[in-house]
Amino acid sequence: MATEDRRSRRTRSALRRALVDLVLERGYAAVTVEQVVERADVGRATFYTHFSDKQSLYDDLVAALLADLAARLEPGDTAGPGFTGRPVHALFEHAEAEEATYRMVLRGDGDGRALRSLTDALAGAALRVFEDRVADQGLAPRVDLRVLARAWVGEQLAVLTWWLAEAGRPLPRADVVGMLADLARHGRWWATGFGDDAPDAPAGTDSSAPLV
Amino acid sequence: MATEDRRSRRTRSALRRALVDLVLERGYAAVTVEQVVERADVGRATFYTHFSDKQSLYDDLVAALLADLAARLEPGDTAGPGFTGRPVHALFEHAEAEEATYRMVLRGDGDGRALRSLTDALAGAALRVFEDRVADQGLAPRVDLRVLARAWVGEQLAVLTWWLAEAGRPLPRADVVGMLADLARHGRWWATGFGDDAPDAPAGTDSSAPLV
DNA sequence: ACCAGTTATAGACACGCTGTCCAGGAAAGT
DNA sequence: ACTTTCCTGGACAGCGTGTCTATAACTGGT
Repeated sequence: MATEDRRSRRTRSALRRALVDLVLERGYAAVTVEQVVERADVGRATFYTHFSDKQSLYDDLVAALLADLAARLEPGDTAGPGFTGRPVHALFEHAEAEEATYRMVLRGDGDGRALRSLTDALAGAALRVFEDRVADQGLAPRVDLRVLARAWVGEQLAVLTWWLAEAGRPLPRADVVGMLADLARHGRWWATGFGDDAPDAPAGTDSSAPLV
Repeated sequence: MATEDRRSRRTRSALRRALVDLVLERGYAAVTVEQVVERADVGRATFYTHFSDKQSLYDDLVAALLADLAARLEPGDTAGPGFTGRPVHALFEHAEAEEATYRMVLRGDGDGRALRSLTDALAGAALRVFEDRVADQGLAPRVDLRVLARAWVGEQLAVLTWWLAEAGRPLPRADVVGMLADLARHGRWWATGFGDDAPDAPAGTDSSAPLV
């Protein structure tokens, strides 16, 4: 009387794992349903009793991942070993735990659908937090909060992608997360090694400040 | 005696435009070569004399875009109306000029290949600039420069994506670029409205600082 | 241990898109 | 005008898809 027949669970999870593996090997577009069922050791007809097509399996996978992430981002949640409750930490922890799937998503496989979902979810959450904080503490934002949310999330995901999928985790997770925190607190100018007094640009036209 | 036969040029550019249009309408995966040649009003056999497949046409398109962007990022270049020579400005200007193609790339169509190329190119350039600056001015970076470069580029592209492809350019370009500059100079803390004195986290364990 | 209900499977089918080839007709460049 | 280059429609085999069938295997509950 468990939620599902054991055979269904086995089949579905075998298909999910096979898809992730194959996508990481060949890229989403190059993967066929035939390859997936062969890798999962499942009959082709069986595939179609569970999913309508490749996209459907992919969406299912991503939805599960996002639901799992959302649960970890819940403020009250402190389950899991070493879970800190801080969003960026939670994201990086989750990514490390589900490395294969994250690699797939962050690479943009599936025409970027999954990556967009992830970005939207995080940016939406960030925007809500910013707005609440501004309201609660009566702050006067100096930058459009929508831009702020996107920038902050873009920063996280870009670093996460580099760290997890490209460079192969060359630094401890805590260090990378700490750098993101420092960056958020002090800005890039400070991080590069300049003094705390950031040079206010001759606001308006053409200072030829490099990279800005 | 121009570099190419006029017919070739016409055909190629028709195919390029057709691909971009169709991808924006239906997504890269859903576009077929047959649809492209029909939209471009070109024989199917003709397509294959120019490109080996859909991917090839796509790659050609992206390569041209990146080459164009690289030219605009050259320090010495001051061509074009209102071109400022500042990299972020140049990127946003280019994106506005080539809006359709940028939408396609930023959305991650084509399994993210193009977006990754763009990211890598910008991150590589940023890293080089950072390293040069640190060396020239004898700075002591407070954050790993590789992380810094990825974060900075991720920030730009995330904001660009939101501004160009999702929100439909709700703010003037100069404003958005200015916000990115402010953010780089002062950090998110300052941007949210807090004072200049960023609260240094009890560096190490678990301050429950939200969103960090 | 058994049984009814569910799930897995192989094989066959039509269909759509791919990538290649060819022989002609059309339009460039000089 | 004339040669070279490009475009074109049609035909081809090949592959992957999504659906359907009848049969076999397994499952949870009695």
